[in-house]
Amino acid sequence: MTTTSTGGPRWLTDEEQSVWRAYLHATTLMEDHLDRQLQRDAGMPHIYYGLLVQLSQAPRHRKRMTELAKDAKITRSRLSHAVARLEKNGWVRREECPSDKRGQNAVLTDDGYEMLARSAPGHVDAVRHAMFARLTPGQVASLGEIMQVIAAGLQPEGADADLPWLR
Amino acid sequence: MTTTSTGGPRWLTDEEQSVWRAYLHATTLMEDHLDRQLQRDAGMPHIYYGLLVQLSQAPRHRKRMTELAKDAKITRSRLSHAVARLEKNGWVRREECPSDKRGQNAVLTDDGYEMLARSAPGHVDAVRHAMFARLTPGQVASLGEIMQVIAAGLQPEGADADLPWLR
DNA sequence: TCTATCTAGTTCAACATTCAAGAAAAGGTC
DNA sequence: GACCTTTTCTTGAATGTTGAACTAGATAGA
Repeated sequence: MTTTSTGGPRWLTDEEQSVWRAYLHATTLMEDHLDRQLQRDAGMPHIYYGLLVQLSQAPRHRKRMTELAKDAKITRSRLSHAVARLEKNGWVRREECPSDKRGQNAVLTDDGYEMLARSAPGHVDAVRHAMFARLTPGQVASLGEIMQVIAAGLQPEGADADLPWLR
Repeated sequence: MTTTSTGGPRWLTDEEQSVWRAYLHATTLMEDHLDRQLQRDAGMPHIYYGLLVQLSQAPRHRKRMTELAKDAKITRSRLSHAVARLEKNGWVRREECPSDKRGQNAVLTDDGYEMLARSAPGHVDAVRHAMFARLTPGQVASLGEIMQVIAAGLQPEGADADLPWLR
């Protein structure tokens, strides 16, 4: 059963189906694995950890809420809840934005930074063990290109502008 | 090939970091995209849709709960809640297992099958458009191999038994 | 200025997920 | 059979996510 190029619904080829299953399978297991690793070692889910990482890399360890949400690929609503929780943990605090009274900065606290420094090595180990230690250098390069392409195609804005051959 | 950290923390190379970011980025966007597509067109999240697909492919459209959970890579608890919801929608029903009185079969109803048949073409389109339409045949093959390796490495138990070359 | 519109961020309610605890049946051993 | 362990599945509470509605401040045009 392969694709029919004319008329009715087009299905995936056998190979595509198998690749899709492997993709779902691997990404599900990976996310579960890292969520558990971080819940155990850092007391928060993977995405929350990612927020702290973003802040730690930002100038002065702070970022506007909307920008942080955009960079972390989550909604502003979800970010509001997440920051509220991280604030309760003492790892982040909110700060009013001087230039725009509507705005808030999320700021990584010293405690937050320490926590990150403590848990980063374990997390990096987990990532390397689950992914990079198992792939050849060629596969790593390949994976990078493939993920770039996929991400570009799903980007909210004007992404198709970069991919005219899909029109 | 196992990694044992010798001495201080080992970090990722610049290339690995970039690949990892692209991976997170792409997989997050993909999952969000499909979740929204299916919520809109089928009234349920991606994982629930996957459960119905599994049932549709099983003999007599039914499967033991534990087996279904294993195949879908979710906990039994999560599956219990999910099936309860799908049951409320009329797409699945539970049935006692004749051979094991502890057991339950999840059974795809006719309504469930119809719903699946209705929404499958759109979902396949979404997958193809987001992934396969953007990759070369070589990249598709590559992605398949890479995801197999990653999944195998994260498989709960004894998965490595099938993959001696990873030891 | 007055008004309409847009943007930043939060809140609420409905829903989904997790983890720990539990009930019930099956299996193993004496 | 009696006992202990394991397996199967469910439940409930705590937590996280979603989408829509909302407030307050910014912006643009007459």
